[in-house]
Amino acid sequence: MTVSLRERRRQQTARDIQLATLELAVEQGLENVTTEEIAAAAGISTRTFFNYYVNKESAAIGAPPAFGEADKTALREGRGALRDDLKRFLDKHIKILADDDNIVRMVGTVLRSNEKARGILDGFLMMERETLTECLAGRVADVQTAAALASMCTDSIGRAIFLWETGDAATLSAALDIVWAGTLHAAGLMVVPSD
Amino acid sequence: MTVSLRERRRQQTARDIQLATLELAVEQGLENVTTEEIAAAAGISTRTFFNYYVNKESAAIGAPPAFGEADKTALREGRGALRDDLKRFLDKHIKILADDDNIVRMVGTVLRSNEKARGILDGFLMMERETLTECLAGRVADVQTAAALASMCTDSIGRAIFLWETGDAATLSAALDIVWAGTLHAAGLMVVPSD
DNA sequence: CAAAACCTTGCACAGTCTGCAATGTTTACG
DNA sequence: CGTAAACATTGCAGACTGTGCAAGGTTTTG
Repeated sequence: MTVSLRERRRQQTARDIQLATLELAVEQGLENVTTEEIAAAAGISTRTFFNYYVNKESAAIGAPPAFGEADKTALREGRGALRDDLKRFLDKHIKILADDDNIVRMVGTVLRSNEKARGILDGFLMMERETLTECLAGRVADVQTAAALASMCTDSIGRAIFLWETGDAATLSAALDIVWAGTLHAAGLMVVPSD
Repeated sequence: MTVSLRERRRQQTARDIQLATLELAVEQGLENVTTEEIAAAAGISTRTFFNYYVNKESAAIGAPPAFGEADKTALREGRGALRDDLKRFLDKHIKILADDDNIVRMVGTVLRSNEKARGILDGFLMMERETLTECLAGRVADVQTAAALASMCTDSIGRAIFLWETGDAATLSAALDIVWAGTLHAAGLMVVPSD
């Protein structure tokens, strides 16, 4: 087995804490929940809570799925049209998010009102964007171009989640399709010197 | 006069606090600075510090310049090529930032290591992006397209600041030119189905 | 099975942030 | 001008956050 008993328990406790945090946060707003309440709900001591997460905002966010290694390789070495490879890449990722869409929704709720949580997620996204930029750097030569593309990608995912959360799209994948169409259209407007 | 003595003093104190915060933060890192130190450096009591800012991260960020009303109107009613109007809009804004480039630099330092500060700024940028989306909504009809364009704009400013901070561009305006070229190039790649 | 590694917990303590009440300063206006 | 209302500053008490440390328990390793 790849994971020891200890490791599995640790994962489980981390997830228990996250779920306890999110449920309390959705009910009362994260700012009105104390670490003591969270610890009690998760069946651990306050001190142990802080052994898992440095603060309640981190507990709410947990460990978001990173871009898959295989998907990144596919993107780096892809030979299709760039925009199609990118869309495929994002589709893969949004499907992973969809596996835990209940958590995505609760995290979204927290993010809407909690600045600290936004900052924490932002830090994570910044790193993801960075790795994405590196993936693209080989295909587009210019770093600024790669960075712009990477931003378009993470932004599209963010807007797709938002669209789905507000009920304007039935699924995350459908939301991404809508958002992506807008992104492509916007790109077209930036290129063609017309209004 | 448009501002009373009281109002002017308030602005001055707010700025004094921000500068005290940033200077201490650049020296020691914001996490290693206590509100007590900041208050002492700004010549006020700790309690008064919290009358001005809800926390030290907000004090460090202060009140970033918003997009100008006139510039937004110009963008909304512009009749030139969209991408040129956008570039003009961003040029205007980056010039305003350049007026306080010492503060921009210090804030950048803080943002690099402080998650909470990033979240606070992110909330501000989110609102700015929202107003920008509304400005563009009249010109492009589709909301998703407008949102994508707005994201490209705020992202470009962010990357320009980063480029300038790392010394890869002499001025903020020059940095924006470089970043913008990358953004346009990226847009081109998204449109033309080639690699 | 014993030692190493890791986990949980309590406790003490430094720091953050709010509400409240006292006191002083500025503004508005009769 | 002078007074009442509005606002600013401060201290203090108190709830909450987050860390270091040490004690005691469980899992892993060989």
